[in-house]
Amino acid sequence: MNISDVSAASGLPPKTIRYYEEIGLIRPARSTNGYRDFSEADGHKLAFLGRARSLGFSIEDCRILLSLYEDRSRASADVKAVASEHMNRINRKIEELAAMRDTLGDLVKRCKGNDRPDCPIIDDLSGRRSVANG
Amino acid sequence: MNISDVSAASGLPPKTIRYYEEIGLIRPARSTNGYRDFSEADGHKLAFLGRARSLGFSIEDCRILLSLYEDRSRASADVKAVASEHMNRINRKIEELAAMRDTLGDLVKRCKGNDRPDCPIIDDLSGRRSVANG
DNA sequence: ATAAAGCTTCCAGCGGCAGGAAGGTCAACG
DNA sequence: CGTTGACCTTCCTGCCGCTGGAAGCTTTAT
Repeated sequence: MNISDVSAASGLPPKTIRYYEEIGLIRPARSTNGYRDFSEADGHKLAFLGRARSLGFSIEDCRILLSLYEDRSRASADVKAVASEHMNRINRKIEELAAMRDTLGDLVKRCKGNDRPDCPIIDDLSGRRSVANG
Repeated sequence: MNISDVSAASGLPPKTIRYYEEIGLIRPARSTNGYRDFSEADGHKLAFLGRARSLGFSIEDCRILLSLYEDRSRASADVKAVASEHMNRINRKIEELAAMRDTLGDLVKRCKGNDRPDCPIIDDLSGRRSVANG
């Protein structure tokens, strides 16, 4: 399998696949012409990586998950630990973003959005903070 | 005002303040010894930037907001447009993260987390997807 | 006089790729 | 057999928004 084949199969761009090799996530064989020669197992790993990345796992998480994927004597507790920690990070991020959204939503709602210059958004950003309707 | 003074006043690290000058967000004066000499207005701009960044606005958004902040004949509609668009991006991001969290939460819940290798998380990532309790 | 603190510039690196240049290789067509 | 064009390779740069560190100046305190 050439890179474009495994790219189509995994959904990952060739650039990404080369990058994953560069950082040691995969180690595809080489043909005599120097082309990468991907095995089925490489394809599976790449699909695994694509899925893990789409769930927001970092590359370092992926490295761990991939090693657990390949370790037939793994403990599911180890997998669960990585996933749980990642989920906690996501939840923290969501809360952070939700707080921003709430503040922004309040400011946007209070801004008349007309051709006049007075604006609660600018007031807030410049430190002249006020409460809603205050 | 030296950089450490305005840093303490605005809460932004000196490195960040230098960076903001480098990309043209602020233009502090210079003393004869080459040190940056920050005015009150510079301090206000930096506080403004810090607050805008903490609400998740991109640097380019900040550039626009700063120009609106300084434009006394601005239309609040222009401010509102920037803020609304940013809020929409945040909401999309939240939905994206919430989808990840939901999937992860399901997988984590279904993983026994013991010393055995069988693991719904690994199964999902490797393409052997199954529905909850399936 | 000296040491410490604070300032300056410049360069490198983070994560996770993407874009592009320069060049080798391969399959198809005439 | 030559040529075109698609595909492959490596290498370098850039994105965002800083952060860390080196090397060298100035100022302040002792």
